[in-house]
This record gives sequence, C-alpha cells and structure tokens, in this order.
Amino acid sequence: MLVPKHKTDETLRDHGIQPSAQRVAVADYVLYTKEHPSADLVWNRVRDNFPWISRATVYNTLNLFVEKGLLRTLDLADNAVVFDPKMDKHHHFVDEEDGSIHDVPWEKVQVCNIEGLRGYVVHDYQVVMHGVKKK
Amino acid sequence: MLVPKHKTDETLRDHGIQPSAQRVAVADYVLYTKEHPSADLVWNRVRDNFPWISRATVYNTLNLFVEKGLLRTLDLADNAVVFDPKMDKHHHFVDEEDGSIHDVPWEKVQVCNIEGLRGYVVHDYQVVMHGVKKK
DNA sequence: CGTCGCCTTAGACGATGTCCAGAATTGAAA
DNA sequence: TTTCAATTCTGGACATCGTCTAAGGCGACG
Repeated sequence: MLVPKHKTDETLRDHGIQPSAQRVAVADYVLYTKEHPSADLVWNRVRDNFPWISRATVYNTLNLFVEKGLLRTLDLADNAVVFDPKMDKHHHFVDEEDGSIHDVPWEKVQVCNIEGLRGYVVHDYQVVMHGVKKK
Repeated sequence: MLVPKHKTDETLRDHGIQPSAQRVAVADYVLYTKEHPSADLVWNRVRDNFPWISRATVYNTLNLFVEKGLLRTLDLADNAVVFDPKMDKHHHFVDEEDGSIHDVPWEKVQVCNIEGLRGYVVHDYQVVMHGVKKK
C-alpha cells in the first residue's frame, strides 16, 4: 500500500500500544476483516504482506490487542478461538454447513429478564444462533 | 455399584448404540454429570472406575453419543469442547473467574424476533452470558 | 555513540483431538 | 460349543493449537 488505508499507528497508540512494523501489519488485517479469523488464519493472512513474521509474534500481538481492548475473542467454533474486531455489542450466527460466523445487529433480537437472574452478575451476553443461510 | 443406578443399557439401545462395558462406563458418568466436562476430564473420571480404558475409546464414544443425540457439544470455553448431557433447551452462564459453566433454565430469559431474521434459517439458539457469581 | 529495555524470533513444549493397524471381543450361525 | 465375521477397543503416531523461553535485534533516549 502506498497510501495507508487506515491510521493504524494512532489507533494503537490510543489504546496504549507501542506501534511496530509487525503490530501494524497484524492490526491492518485483523481490525478491518469480517472473517472472524483464528490466530493461525491471521498468521497466514499477515504473511502475505509480511512473510518473515513469526507465529509467536502474531499470537503475542493478538493477545495484546485483546488485553488492550482492540479485539474480542469468541468461543463459538470447534477447536479454535476466533477474533472479532467489532467491539460494539452484537449477536452471532454460526453456519452449520461451513462453520462461518456472521454478525447479527444488536437491535434485531431482544433479550428480556437478564437482570432478574438470581445468583449471577451478568457482565455481558449475546445470543448465539445455529442454522443455515437461506438460499 | 452392586445395583446400577441407571438403566444405561436401555438408554444406549434406544439411541441405536450397541452397549459395551466401555460405553456404559462413559455413559454412566457423562450422561448424569453437571460438570460440563471436556473429553479429557471424561477420560479421567471414567478411569476412576475403569482404569484400563483407552483415551481413543473415550473420544470415539463421546463422538458417537453426539452423533446419536445423547449429548451436545458446547463451544463456550477456551480451548476445549465441552459436553452437555442436557438435551432440552437451556441457556448458559460462564463464570469469568473460574471458567465454570452453569445452566440457566429456558424460561428465565426470553428472546424475541429470532424468527424475523432475514437470510438465515435458525435451527437453534441460546443466550450465552458472562459474569461472576454473586457472593 | 552506547546502553537499556522492549520486541521479535525460532523452536521446544504441553494439551487437545484424530487416525491407523492390530488385537480383543462380541454376536450369529452351524 | 465351535467357528467366523463384524464390531469394538487399544496404544501409539500424528496434526493442530496455543504458550513459553532464551537469545538476539532494534529503537528510544541520554
């Protein structure tokens, strides 16, 4: 990219993260994708533009981003944690055929009586749906 | 156990599963626990009563039970699929402190407008909550 | 220019889950 | 009961995911 699409440096600094070439490369992919990628998919994607980056760095960077509030982890799929750059509240739909994950806007589904649960303090919640896409 | 607590043979046969000593041992634990165990925890628990059972058998048996509708898998926790013997609908609460999973009765929480989602055919859904237990 | 501290790297490691080939067990039939 | 085929079980190899560590590199700052 001759002209950077995003002001990634600033975004990182705003979240208390010292930018580096590797961190910017990871951020430029993972903060703007809709793929809900696993850590190893992030590694593969980033290596397209940054072939010498190490796997450990990608894992470290992703965990740092989660810690600093740039990403969330989702535990929805089989056998791999998946990262989600959308930090605003939304629900998720999991395609049973190909395992793909889709965002469902928060307003589309309403949940009632969450507050009334005895014994639990709920910090956040979401509806997880499984099914297939309409043809 | 001199007198079996459960008619596990019948349960297995009802679901089209040929009973065997190993399968009954796995079923006697996993179908009646509230632990939401991972596969390796099932292996450890079953070995208390059946020390010579192999790890592969436990994995095969659990997958068979899922295929035949005796168990469900949950993808809620970090890095391990967890099994849930309750086949009736319910929601889940994940304790952020210790990762433990608790069942939330279906009626306690209501979800609206699931049917109105464009583009998706929802086969099932649940509310997943994260938080802490009240002291 | 030198030092210090943070960042990156490669590989080892442990945990999870699958697969395979051979052994053991089972059920059915004679 | 004996035989035989089919199913089940076993142990180990293998692949994947994620973490950790030790060493080296690099940048910020004096």
